[in-house]
Amino acid sequence: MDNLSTTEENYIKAIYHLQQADSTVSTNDVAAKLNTKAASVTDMLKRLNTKQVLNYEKYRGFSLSDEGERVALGIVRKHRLWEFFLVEKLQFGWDEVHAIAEELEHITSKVLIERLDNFLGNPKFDPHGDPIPDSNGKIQTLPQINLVDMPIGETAKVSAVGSQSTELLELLTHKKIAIGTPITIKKKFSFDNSLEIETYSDQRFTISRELALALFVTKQQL
Amino acid sequence: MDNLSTTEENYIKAIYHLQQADSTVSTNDVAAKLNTKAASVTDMLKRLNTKQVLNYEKYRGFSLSDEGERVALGIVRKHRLWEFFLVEKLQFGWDEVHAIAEELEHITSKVLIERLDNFLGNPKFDPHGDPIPDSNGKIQTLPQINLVDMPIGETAKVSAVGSQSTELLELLTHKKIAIGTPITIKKKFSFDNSLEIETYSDQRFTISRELALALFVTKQQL
DNA sequence: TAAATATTTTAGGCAAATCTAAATTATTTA
DNA sequence: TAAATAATTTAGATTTGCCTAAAATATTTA
Repeated sequence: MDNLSTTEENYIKAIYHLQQADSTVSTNDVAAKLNTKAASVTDMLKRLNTKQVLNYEKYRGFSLSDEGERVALGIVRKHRLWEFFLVEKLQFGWDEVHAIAEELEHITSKVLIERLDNFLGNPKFDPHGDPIPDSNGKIQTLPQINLVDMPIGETAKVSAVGSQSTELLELLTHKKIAIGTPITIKKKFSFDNSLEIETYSDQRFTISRELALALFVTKQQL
Repeated sequence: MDNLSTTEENYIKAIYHLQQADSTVSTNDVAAKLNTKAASVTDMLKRLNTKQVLNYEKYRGFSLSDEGERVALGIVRKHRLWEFFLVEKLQFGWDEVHAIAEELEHITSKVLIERLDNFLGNPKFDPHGDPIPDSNGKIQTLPQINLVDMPIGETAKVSAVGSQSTELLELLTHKKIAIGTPITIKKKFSFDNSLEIETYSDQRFTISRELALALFVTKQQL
């Protein structure tokens, strides 16, 4: 079941992401996410149900079937690989790539995406730190914690960010922090909950609690 | 007028290419090119006419307006830049890239295509030797001749190929001839019209008339 | 040039994806 | 638990893009 329209794929992806955030997803949730109306969602739920990508009983809710999840992971894989391409090869900022990747993710060629993956060096995480599913849909999850929860003296690498705003990107660019940057907690100030951190040997400075809350770190390899 | 659907863009592109081959284009020509029916073409001609990309009077023919031509050149530019990307960066053979580029050419981002152009080194010709329009729609045309018409002793660079078949690609790959390869005519054999040519200092061999007819060369820089 | 043929257009219909308004079912609250 | 409210679904329309069959126009040929 791979003959899905772009619109059908967008519904599947939306349901997948909503399911990740909260395992019970409503018609209204999907309508809100896709800027459409509940009635349109119901129409599509019926279509996706006949196409076997959904478990759906009217008035009683719905969720992706195994096949639906497989499809969703394929789309997510393409989306994140293209985002990686746009940031790494075409010098886009991470806040600029989402809309473009939304289009590129619907390009159908299977071999294209495998070659792109190789060309990019088989990255495991996209520019926001989100995991890129492999061609079998397997996701590499990292045991990551919020930077504010890291003990003093420990070092870990930035593995994800809590927002994709231009404002955050600007701040991180200025402080030379990116996915993969190693950070050591040097001191915690209880007055304003700011943190003194060290990134590279000579880079030591203070960051606000707001910024620390937006950073997630891991000790695993990226 | 840039809010065009993929389908509308495909019609514009088809009309553009048909116009290049023969300045008078018929409803049936377009239908044949797009694997559709004449009645469907008429429907679309009316739509494109109201969108100002066509000059159309019913029963009396049609052609692209200046705006339509501008749109067509934008699509051709995207198509050929993506083909270049697929061949140069992702190691596709030139006979494999057309279908994928047909999808990629409809990605809308303007800045994407400008960055891709820079990333690829602002190529002027695609992997088949077809010119890539610049962002203003300007095409760099080459004074090129068929290889069989090049005089003995002269050298010129391969600038285009007459077919995009897998068979031709296979032969050229084997003989290490590509777009840009310099060729010198060493001898012409009238018995079978074969040509002895030299590509690089130590590469001298004979090619058939069939192959020579499929190669176009230029003395200009590529 | 009139008839035959070919081309193009119109008429009417269908499927996908969307909408609004109304009806149905589920959930909350008094 | 019954009424009020919220969520979901149905009914009926709209637009895009396509189709077939029939009508209108253009072109060719006898």
